[in-house]
Amino acid sequence: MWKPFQQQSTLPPTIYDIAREAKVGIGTVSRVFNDHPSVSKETRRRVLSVANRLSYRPHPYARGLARKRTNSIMAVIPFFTTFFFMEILQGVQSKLSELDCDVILFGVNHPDQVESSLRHHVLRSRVDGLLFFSMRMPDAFVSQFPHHRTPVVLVDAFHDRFDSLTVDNQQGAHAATHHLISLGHKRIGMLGANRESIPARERLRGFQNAMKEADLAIEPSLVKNSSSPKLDGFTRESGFEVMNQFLALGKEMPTAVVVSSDIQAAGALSAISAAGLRCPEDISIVGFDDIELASHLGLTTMRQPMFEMGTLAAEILLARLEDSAQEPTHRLFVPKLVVRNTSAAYVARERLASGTAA
Amino acid sequence: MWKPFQQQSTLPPTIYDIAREAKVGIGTVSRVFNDHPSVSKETRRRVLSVANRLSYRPHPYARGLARKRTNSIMAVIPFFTTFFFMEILQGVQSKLSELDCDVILFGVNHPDQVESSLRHHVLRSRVDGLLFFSMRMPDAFVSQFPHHRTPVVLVDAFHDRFDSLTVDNQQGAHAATHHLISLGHKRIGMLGANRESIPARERLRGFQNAMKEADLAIEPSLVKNSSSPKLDGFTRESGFEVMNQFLALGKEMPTAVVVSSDIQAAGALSAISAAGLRCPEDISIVGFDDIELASHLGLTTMRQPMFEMGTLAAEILLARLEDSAQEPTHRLFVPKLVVRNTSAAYVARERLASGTAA
DNA sequence: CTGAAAGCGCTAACAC
DNA sequence: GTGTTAGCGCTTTCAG
Repeated sequence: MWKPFQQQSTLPPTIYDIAREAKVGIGTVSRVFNDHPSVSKETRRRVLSVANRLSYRPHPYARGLARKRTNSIMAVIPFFTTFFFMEILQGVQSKLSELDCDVILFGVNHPDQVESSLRHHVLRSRVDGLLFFSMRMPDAFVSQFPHHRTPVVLVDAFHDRFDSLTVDNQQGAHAATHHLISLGHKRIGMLGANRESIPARERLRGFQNAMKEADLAIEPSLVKNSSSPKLDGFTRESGFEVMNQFLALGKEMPTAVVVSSDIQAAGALSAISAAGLRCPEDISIVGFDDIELASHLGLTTMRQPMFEMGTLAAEILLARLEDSAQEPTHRLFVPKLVVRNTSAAYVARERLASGTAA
Repeated sequence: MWKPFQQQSTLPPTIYDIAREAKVGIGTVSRVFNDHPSVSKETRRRVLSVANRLSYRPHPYARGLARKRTNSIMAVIPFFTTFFFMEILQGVQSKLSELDCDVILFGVNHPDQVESSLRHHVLRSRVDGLLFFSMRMPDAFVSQFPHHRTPVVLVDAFHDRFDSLTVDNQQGAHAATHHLISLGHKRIGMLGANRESIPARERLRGFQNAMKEADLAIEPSLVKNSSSPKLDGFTRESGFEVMNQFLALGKEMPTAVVVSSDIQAAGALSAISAAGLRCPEDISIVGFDDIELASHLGLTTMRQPMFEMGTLAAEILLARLEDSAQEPTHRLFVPKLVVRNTSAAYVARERLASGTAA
């Protein structure tokens, strides 16, 4: 079989190769590739041309070694919570790759792994920075490694000593509740997750505020939290279970409920149809998160701009890389309402017609 | 505020530091950390002890430079198809982290990006190997870079010149069909994706084989493919649309249908309920993939062992790293049937009762 | 078994 | 502007 071109089986060209060819010193080549101002236009052109011909690229590791930075960051994400991150990661990566910075994935299956991994990578300047998702920073890490060494930005998590980027759960829940109120609902319930979960608490507060603002009574029986410890109560089962408690109220049940997550809303929806009721007609539901499932369910929910969160996270980290001195910044993203078909205007007669269930 | 321990703000220790402390040469330290046999037990112990005390860790980049390998691989994944990979990636990462190998994420939003990225990273020995997901290898890459240079393993994709790991679509569809047959169904339909899609074709063939083996007739009217070019027809809409065509057959419609993907099955399910029919009672459905949605839908489907695929992919790549000479290996994973509640035994009378729909 | 020395490919400080 | 020279932290001969 004939080969059109010579199979180049030599080692990749180094800065020396291109220096020799271009008849300059390696320093100059280096300067060219670092956009150093003091290189004559002509020289730069020549170097670039040779480099291009040999398809030379600086070796990232050699560069990292010499420059004492790695040009890569690590994303520590909880695998067990899956794919909320996939999208954020997408934003992160797209931003970072523009700057020729690698994203190293570090998925942890159990919070215990976090600490050891942090040690492993961070201690050894394996990465320039860290993106830390949705988990509590281990205290050991916080106290042991002053974050001046390798910058960390927290995504969907908070700590006053680190940059962070979170979603405004309170605002979101407020908007969700407000949506229901503006639809004419008055008996509105809140299906929450665990009391211990910070986001869950914030969402609850948002609900309460919105109700208060609208001068609507918050009936204790219409505010229920998951008691399941699993995943802080953000599970399909907890949604199913708690919704059943609401339905058991019979004619006392809410005409609409704000659910603290889409996954719980999915459970709630099954509970509703299992009880022989229909979703927007008999009771309205609004979720939170806008996970993919939500669109399949036609669930009205609060969407978080994940891609943008990703790019912003990257930007913040980059900024921190430049200037490690500044005070931590804390950014809040406010979720947007996505109206689909689980929320409808309150209609009195419909309720009466089927309020006998459960 | 009193600090219990001196805040260590010195640079991380190098091989020199630990050599000095342990009163040995740097070569010896290096040997210790590379499990080189010729180091006396006592020396090794001493070095290790010092290293431990100073919490020393070899600098991966320096090591990479000297050793001429990076100890990291790159995963090229199509972001636009999302989270089928999340799980596979999980397997990959868990395997690789055991061996202290990093996973660099490279998500591409458009197939065009693939080539440039490949150039960028691979050409410059930025990574030791590549995991390439679900996309066609650009021909330019295949011909230009003999894969002897940096090994590639294809996951959910095929090319005879690279190691690959795919799922046995034909077997899977066969099993799905067989499941329906064993449930007593005879008028079984196939709701496929685009004819151009390889997986879609394989799944169709699996269906055909199973039917043939069971001596059941394949009625042309019961085998329909999506014609939508979008995502090769693996969309919710295509499922909805094609299922409607089946339903329009009235009493001629299939009593069960094999759907070539869960996402299409989701569409099919809505079509069914929109037509006033119920899923296992009036018509059985089995999907393919077992995406998360499937469990929420209670969809009977074919599950691919994604985590294991991930670990296996990692292993294959690792093996290839050791020995680049061998012939490419091609592994086939066979999906397993997950019975949920969209498939039920065929019952003649039920069909008659509601066969008047559409 | 172990120390010394020569790179790996690149950056940066220093001369000219 | 541009060449030269030290390293960056580690691996790997090569002597001993």
